[in-house]
Amino acid sequence: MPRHPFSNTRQRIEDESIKLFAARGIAETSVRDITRAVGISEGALYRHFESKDDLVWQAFERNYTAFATELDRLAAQPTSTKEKIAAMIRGFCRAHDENPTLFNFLVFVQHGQLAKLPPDAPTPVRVVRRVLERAIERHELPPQDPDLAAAFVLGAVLQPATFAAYGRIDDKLQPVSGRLISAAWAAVNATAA
Amino acid sequence: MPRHPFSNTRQRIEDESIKLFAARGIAETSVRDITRAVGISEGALYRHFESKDDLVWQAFERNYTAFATELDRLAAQPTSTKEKIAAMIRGFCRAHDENPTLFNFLVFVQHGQLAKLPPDAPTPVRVVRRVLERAIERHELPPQDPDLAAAFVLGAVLQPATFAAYGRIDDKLQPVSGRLISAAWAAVNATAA
Amino acid sequence: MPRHPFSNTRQRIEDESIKLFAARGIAETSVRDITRAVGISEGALYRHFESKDDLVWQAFERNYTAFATELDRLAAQPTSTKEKIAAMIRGFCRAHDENPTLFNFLVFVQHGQLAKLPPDAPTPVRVVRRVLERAIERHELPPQDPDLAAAFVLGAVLQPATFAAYGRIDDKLQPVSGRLISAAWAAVNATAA
Amino acid sequence: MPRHPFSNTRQRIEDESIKLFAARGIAETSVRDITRAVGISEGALYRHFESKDDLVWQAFERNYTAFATELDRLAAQPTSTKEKIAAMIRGFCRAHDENPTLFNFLVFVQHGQLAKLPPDAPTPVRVVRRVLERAIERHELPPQDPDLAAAFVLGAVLQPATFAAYGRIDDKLQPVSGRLISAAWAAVNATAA
DNA sequence: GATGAATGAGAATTCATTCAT
DNA sequence: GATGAATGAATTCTCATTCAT
Repeated sequence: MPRHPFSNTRQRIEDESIKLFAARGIAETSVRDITRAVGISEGALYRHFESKDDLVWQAFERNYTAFATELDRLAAQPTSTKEKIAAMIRGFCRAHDENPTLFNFLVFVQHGQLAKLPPDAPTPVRVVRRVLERAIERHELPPQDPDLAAAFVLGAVLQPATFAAYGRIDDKLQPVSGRLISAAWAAVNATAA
Repeated sequence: MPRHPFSNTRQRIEDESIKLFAARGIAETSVRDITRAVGISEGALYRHFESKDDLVWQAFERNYTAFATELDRLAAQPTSTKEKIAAMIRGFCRAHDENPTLFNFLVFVQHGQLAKLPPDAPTPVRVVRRVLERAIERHELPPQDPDLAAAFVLGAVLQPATFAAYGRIDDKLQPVSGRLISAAWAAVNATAA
Repeated sequence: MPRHPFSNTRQRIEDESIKLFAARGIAETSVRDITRAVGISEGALYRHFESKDDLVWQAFERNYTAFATELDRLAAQPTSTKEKIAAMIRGFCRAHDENPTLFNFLVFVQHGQLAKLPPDAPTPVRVVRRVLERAIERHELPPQDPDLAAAFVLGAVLQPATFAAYGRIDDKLQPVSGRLISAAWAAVNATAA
Repeated sequence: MPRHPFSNTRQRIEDESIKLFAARGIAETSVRDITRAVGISEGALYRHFESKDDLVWQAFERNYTAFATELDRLAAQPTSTKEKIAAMIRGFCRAHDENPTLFNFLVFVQHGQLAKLPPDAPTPVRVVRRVLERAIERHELPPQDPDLAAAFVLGAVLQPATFAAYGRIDDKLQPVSGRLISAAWAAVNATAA
């Protein structure tokens, strides 16, 4: 196996792991599966990661935090609440469409990794919740539980993402991002029946 | 440990399995874990289920179909689209609150079981989709992709269920069912931005 | 041939066992296989046999001894050595054709049962050997090792039986018994090259 | 226990397996028995063989084919039919005496492996049958069923091998190969009574 | 950095046998 | 006599991890 002096083996392990984890689940993917997909020996993986758990964590943490940070950045720019929500939803859609495998791993597959994050780590959920909480405080949205409001916004994008994963809708979300935004916005502006 | 009690060992295995599957995941739960929770030997499980796979399937299929059928029944009674959607969401909330463990297992944990259902089996997703599809055909809802509309309704109830599982909101959904209904109704009535 | 005139369960167990043992082997046949073939519960078998080993032994011993005794009877009647050998080979062929399953079980499948026979028990091998030994003593056959001579006679009938079991020759041996006799007779009368 | 010695673990597994299979049977030999005999852990076996079935097959196939090929080579050299038969029988005897354990495994123990051979694979039975068939066609032997003739030749060597395994005759067959040859030759030249 | 045989714990499953009913 | 759930040991096999080379 020829190698470049700047070995990208570590990254390839992470990439293949995410693919396999997203396709089959973490517990259902063995170290052997991963190393075979990468084309290295089993022992070699431990040169780059302390353990399978460590690999799962590394594959999760950096990408998850990067995504949350990007969302935060997107939410910070617009001034209106509606535009903030729209920007975040577009951020979700772009992340999904650029790498659905990574998106699904981060959002749906990561079993138990969330609990390992430090309590103050930035997460997509917290970013969304924060925006809504402030909008409610400032009466830019009707008074309501900010967590429930966050659930509506996330539901309006994550449930379509699930449907896309199952082939129930088209696998690109960006073309329908406008519809997701209008649904989310309507949901958080509705008042209890 | 009684040998021939009135207790239904099979049901106890199913119940404990669902608890453990919901708490840790299917792959992360061993037959040993299950039989220890039930208080029987490992071999005894195979008197009631052919394999672990069979156990997972049995625990899933009957409950899933029963839930879908109940939803169908609930959706059939009201005449207006809004009331049909409201009835389904209340059905989700009641199912969740009565047995959150079972609900989470059926909706979030069942890895790969969905694919084993016959293609025409009733499922909650299909029930919701059918109601929306008909409403769109009859112009009781704005013209839109019925799958996406179904995603909004499901997102408005499943994302809160997820939040409840994580302790982010109260673990009872029935008290907020009115809010879930108004959010879902608003989402499917909104038009693209 | 029922043992207890009021129940033939025991015999049915033995019959089905022999079928299964001959078809798959003893170790490859479980008590469950047997009881299912008979149509009784697993526990019921132990009402008739102390253990699986006991069942194997009972299925073997009585039939094996009966066959050996019958062979002995057949060999006792004729006066000439050639006719004794012929009678024994015809006995082998008749036993084979009447119940090939039992024949194969007794001769080829019974793993380790032979060793449990008392050292002086009548066996087909001993019957054949005895006839040949006496014939050699009486110079009715060329001088030779009686064991090797017995091997030739047995080989001339058991190897065809093996071929019949594999479908390599017709499954009835009686039509070719004349040929088997002539081969065996020629073999024991040949002198070393 | 050495980790990376020059010793060929794979071969040691195969050798010990054959010994145990020949002594007790395949089903009666556990993977544990084998690995203990070799002095490795159970898991280590699966680095060399995919499964116990695979191990049985590998232990059987190569040796069986090699033996059949050697027999074929031996039968090809002499010109007369009698010498061809003699050469094959001497080949059987040499194979038996060199490694009786392997011989018994290949000929008597291999349960079900024969069926896995490709339909055109060389086998000892086919080699013998072919020689006899041609001899009969060329009138170098009396007209007769070539399969039955093959059974007589094989019976004249395999039944003595069985007797040797049971201690009924000496455990070396080569000293009596002349007698086996004369018996086989006489058997295939005899005519039906 | 890389290899891959080896480990040891544990997974799912089978099976002969027992025993309360 | 018969049942079948239950047992506990054993079986095949998997897997994360280690380590001599």
